[in-house]
Amino acid sequence: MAAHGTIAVTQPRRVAAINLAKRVAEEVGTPIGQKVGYSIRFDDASSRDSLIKYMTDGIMLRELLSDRLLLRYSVIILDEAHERTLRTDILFGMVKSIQKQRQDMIEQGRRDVQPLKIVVMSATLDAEKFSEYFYNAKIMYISGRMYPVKILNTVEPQSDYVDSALVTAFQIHQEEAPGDILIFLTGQEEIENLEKLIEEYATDLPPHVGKLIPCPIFAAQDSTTQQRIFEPAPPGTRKVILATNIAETSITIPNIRYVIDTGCHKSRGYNAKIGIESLLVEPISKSSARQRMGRAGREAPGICFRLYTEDAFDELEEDAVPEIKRCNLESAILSLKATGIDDVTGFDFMDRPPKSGMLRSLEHLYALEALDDEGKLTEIGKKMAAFPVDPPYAKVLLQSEKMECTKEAIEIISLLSVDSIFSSPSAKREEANEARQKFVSLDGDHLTLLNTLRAYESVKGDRDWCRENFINSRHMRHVIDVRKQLIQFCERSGMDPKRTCGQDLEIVLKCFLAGFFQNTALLQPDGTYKSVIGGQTVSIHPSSSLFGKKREAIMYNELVFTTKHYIRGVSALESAWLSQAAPKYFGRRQA
DNA sequence: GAGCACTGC
Repeated sequence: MAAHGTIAVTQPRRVAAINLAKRVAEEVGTPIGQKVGYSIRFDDASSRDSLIKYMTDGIMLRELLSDRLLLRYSVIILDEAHERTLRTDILFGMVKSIQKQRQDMIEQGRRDVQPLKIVVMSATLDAEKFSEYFYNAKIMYISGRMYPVKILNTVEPQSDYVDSALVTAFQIHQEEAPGDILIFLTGQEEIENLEKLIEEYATDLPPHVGKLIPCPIFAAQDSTTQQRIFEPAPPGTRKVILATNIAETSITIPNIRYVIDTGCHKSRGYNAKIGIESLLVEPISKSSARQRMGRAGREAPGICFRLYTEDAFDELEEDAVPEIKRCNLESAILSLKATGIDDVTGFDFMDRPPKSGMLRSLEHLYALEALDDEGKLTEIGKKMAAFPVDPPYAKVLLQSEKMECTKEAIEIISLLSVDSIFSSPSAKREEANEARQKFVSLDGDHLTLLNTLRAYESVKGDRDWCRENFINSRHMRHVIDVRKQLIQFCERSGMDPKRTCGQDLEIVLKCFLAGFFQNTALLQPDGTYKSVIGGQTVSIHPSSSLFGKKREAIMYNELVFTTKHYIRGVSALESAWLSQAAPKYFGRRQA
């Protein structure tokens, strides 16, 4: 260990951790992984001698499980704090408490303990909030480097921002100096609609005006398609990038001089009272609008066209609601409990999550047998917390040992816990659907995914095969990484990851019920499905292999309200299995 | 008949 302890720098995103580490290693003039290192899931380029270690905040939360006082670090820098991700917020409370505990130990005469310095880096305007939380910590202001960006608001509110974006893009193209355009939209469907409209209108441009080329970018695309936005526009032409929020923080696109901000994004929400997640179009915050604007001024002065009025901007919230107040807390609460924090409702949150959400999560963890009647972590809970997957998946893994299907459980969990391996560009929807048919299992998505993984491996992950079969190869490689890691974790906890149920795949579905018995629905006489817990009418998502099918009972991976209550990752069950799966569920609640 | 973005020793 370094004489003064390592400096840790946490980041919400993996790429940021890698890029910062590489840049700093270069400045210091040492190879990456020695004095300057990074650590992210699947890729640890750090050593015990690293003086500075960049890492994702998820990694630091994992490290806390085995080193509760983070003794190997003397300084912890929490970067991008203004984003207020769930993990950053949990870390705030943890490092604050650790700092105090270490100080107490030093005052009691412990010489082997060093004080912990905490640095919070935030691009927010109200640094006071962070300062007050950390015992009135000193604030330092550092100005950023950016070219000026002129802001133009609309005079009237716009009824159809996709249409206004179309008109504005062509206006820029015909009247303004060269430089690409970036339009912020809310999702794939909107992006693909606007792409088509731009292509249609572009054919009507006068001959002396250069082409306007639409370039869509969103997370579900495969990587070769995503790379296209980095190709420069041919001379005399102009690119117009159609992006989701991926371009706000995750991907930096060069040569942008003009930003068109629709003022909206899709936002994950969570109704803690009924325990249902949603994904809905909502107005962005002022800080998000400023972030979008800044994308026009990275290389030269730019212009930001806001498709809403100045009054509308003034009415936006200053910052987005912190994720911790609008998400499912099961995973976070299990982490807290496993780090020795029993009284989670008394935890020193910077912003307190709704009590109803905490109670619901505690109840679910109890139902999964991760907590006992007193709300204490059980042996099962301790094992669950060690797995790098959500609690229901962890429960399935433990159950798979008893049901002798660990191999299949690991594989299906890997497939379900990444973004969809099936890509479906709307222009080739029929083709994509047809390609998928050869993997479809009548039992539903769990076994369909398993079939697809087996087929992928039989061709050794061939890229052309993926393209022909509309399989997202980036997501599929991620599946393989997760599987490898889960195999290691199972071995470490004394399980046999090779244990297989062979052809008797019904067992695997029963095994999944151990974690997902609350995510079940029964067919009604009118042909709809109603959830067993809560009695909510749910619809099978069109991307599911059971879409349009009627089975007596179904289990689902996820329920999200968008235009309907859609369930994804759906498989058929026998209703008799349900009563066997969850004897403890109707037990009493405990904090 | 359709899902924003992240993350896990």
